[in-house]
Amino acid sequence: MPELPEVETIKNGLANKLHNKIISDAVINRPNLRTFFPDNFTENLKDKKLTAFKRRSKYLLIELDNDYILISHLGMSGKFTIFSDNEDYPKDKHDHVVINFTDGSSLVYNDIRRFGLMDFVQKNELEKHKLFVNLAPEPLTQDFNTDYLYNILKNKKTNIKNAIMDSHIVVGVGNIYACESLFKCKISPTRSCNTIKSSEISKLIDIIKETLKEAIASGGSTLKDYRKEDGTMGYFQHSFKVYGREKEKCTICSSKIERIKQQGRSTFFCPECQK
DNA sequence: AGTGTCGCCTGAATGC
DNA sequence: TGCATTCAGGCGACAC
Repeated sequence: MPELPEVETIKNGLANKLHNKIISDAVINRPNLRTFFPDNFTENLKDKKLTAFKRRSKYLLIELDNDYILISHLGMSGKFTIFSDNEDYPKDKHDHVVINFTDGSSLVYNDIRRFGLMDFVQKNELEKHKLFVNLAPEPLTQDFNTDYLYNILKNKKTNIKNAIMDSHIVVGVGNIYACESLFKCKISPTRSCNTIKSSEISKLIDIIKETLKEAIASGGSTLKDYRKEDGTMGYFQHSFKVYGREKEKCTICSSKIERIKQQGRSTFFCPECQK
């Protein structure tokens, strides 16, 4: 389940290996992922050079030398793999997109659950694209600060965990990092937004930034030393304090970690530490 | 307008 | 054993 740090790491890995490569041809093996591929998807990729690799929220942005950007979201299970040989792809039934380069290498997109998507947008139209027009600030920028978040949360009645996962408030904080950040701040995930004090919000922002930065650094170092035959760039095992640890002992107070459902999603927290 | 729920999808895990 | 159900989750669409 790639969250912002994983997407950032994958973006850097793709940039290192694919910068300035030229597409010889592209193949899609089905008409859609979560959404349909745009018309002329493969035709628009043919003969294009990959000129830059960026990220906004959890979207990968691959700039082409024809004024367009290839937008890619990995959803839950999307994976990019680079192959340097000249074998024929796809090889797996979930290899949905194959992009071949003029040097004989290939980039394969595999996505078991097909929650991912791909689209094109003109470079100067990115912020107007329907997927981007309503996106909140990036968590690692100055725009995500105490004043900003306090003013949004002070009139909200929904729970704080739901709020920090809301892409209209801040992007890139998924279920794992929402749970982990709230634990580090000792804030209960069930608290109503309008009860969170300014000092708590300040700490929450610091913790979210710190948690994401640590995960990016961890992913980066993992990627650097990554050696695997198929060149897979995937997901990195981080150590979690509460996520996925239902009924295990809290590392701080030894109470049992609880799991509850919020908006249909599992939330893990320590009922003693988090108030 | 703000808030909560549903559906998309596969495969692993669990239940009877 | 084997079939059916549950669960995981980002995020747009929809309902209230």
